[in-house]
Amino acid sequence: MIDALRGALLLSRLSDEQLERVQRHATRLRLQEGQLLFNQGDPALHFYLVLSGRLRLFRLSVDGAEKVIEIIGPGETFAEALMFLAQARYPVCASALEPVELISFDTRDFAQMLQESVETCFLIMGVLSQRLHGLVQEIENLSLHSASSRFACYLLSRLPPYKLAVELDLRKGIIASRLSIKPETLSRIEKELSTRGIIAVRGSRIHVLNLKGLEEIAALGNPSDPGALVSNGSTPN
Amino acid sequence: MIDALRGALLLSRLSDEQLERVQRHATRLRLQEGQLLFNQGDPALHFYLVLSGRLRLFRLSVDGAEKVIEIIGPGETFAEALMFLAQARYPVCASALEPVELISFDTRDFAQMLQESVETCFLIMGVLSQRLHGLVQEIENLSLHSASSRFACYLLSRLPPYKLAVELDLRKGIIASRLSIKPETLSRIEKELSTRGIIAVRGSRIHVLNLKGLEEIAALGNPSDPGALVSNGSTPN
DNA sequence: CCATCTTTTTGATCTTGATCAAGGTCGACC
DNA sequence: GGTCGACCTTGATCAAGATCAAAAAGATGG
Repeated sequence: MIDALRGALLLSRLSDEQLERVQRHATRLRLQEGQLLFNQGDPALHFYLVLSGRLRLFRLSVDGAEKVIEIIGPGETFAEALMFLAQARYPVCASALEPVELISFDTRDFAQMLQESVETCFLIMGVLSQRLHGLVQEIENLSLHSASSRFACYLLSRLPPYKLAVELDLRKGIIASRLSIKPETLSRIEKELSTRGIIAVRGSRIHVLNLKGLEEIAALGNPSDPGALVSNGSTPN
Repeated sequence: MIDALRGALLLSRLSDEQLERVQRHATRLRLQEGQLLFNQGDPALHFYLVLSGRLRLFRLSVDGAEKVIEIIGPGETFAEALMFLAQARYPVCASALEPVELISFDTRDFAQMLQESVETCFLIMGVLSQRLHGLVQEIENLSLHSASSRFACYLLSRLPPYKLAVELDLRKGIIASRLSIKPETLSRIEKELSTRGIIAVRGSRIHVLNLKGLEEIAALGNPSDPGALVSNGSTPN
């Protein structure tokens, strides 16, 4: 197991001795497809590292509607942030999209050990910071961009470098929820982009025929993020 | 200034010596109403503690639309999370809603000093964790709840304990943007709740006439989320 | 107190995306 | 190979909210 642990970013700065200690309280576990790991509201006693397979983190509303917040894949950790709250409870549900292997860490133990590794604290804070940024971006997407724009963004983000085709290796319904779109609407958007000659849908494989066009759609009311903004120069400090 | 610093949660665990050091690289500054503190995309060299007045953090999209992400008031810090990223840039714009006094900290220096205070690291991680949770909640609100529901939620969250009236001490337009609603729509929602006898609008003061009713609207497709943790320590009941 | 500017409200209309209800498609399994 | 069930697509309709334009209500300053 130590090998698996070495691979995780969050643990990369620990000494052998520390890793050893972490490992003592870590458990390997396995989920079948569809199995729930934890429920929104459960006391957060563990955090996790995914070894193989993917999970989805989602929010449930009272009326049963669900919204996929994040897809977690191999090498990624999740729910670490809760380690630093007193009576933490998971703010989302987690369930396996496919057979999953993961390692579960005891938050108490880990936090204990953390006190001896400021370096690891910094790693964690970096991770949290990025995640924060990601969520802000997401909020902007939801507030300021159309469904098609979000889908276009998604496609672009999944496009392998130098390639013009993506394998959408998730059920459409999951992608839809991730993008806060209804499956029907997602279907129609695909079709529309298709008839406009911007993409070609071949099963779950999507070919981008007109990259410029797709980028344009993605940018409809979208941030071209890298500081393309007019700075009005009056920045104190 | 030291006094002001002592008040900030994030600095509460520092030794006198550390606080002294922090202070040496801290600058007090003042903004007039409407003045921009930093722009989305600017290199994040400082983080801030608000002494008085409020700011709004908002995202700008290319077409100029803006979305208020957060309102920051006295005693709160912001942009600390960026301290832990290599080439961090502010992910939002910050501007003063009214005359503001704040203290600016040098992120480099602070991070340096942080390495000697794991305790403070833990505080920060706790803060980031809560903020993360807040954003997840927000995403759920946007994806799963109606505009009226979000407004009802907002009212409830601003209701002082044991009281049934709120002073909306922000321009309606700002509140609207915060809730991702157009001002016109917000206006209509107020009116509708008014005619339904659920609230009474008297200028910027809103009286809640039917608390149950308001809660019901807030919960339409809403998270049961019993532990609505508001950083502001105002636990109803 | 008036002139002007900004913010808020109101009214009419339009658009996006949701909803509801069938059909299709595909893969798993007998 | 046929049946079942899950998923995806399509069509018709609906509703929430956006947009546009204009009037009303506050502020602000002379």
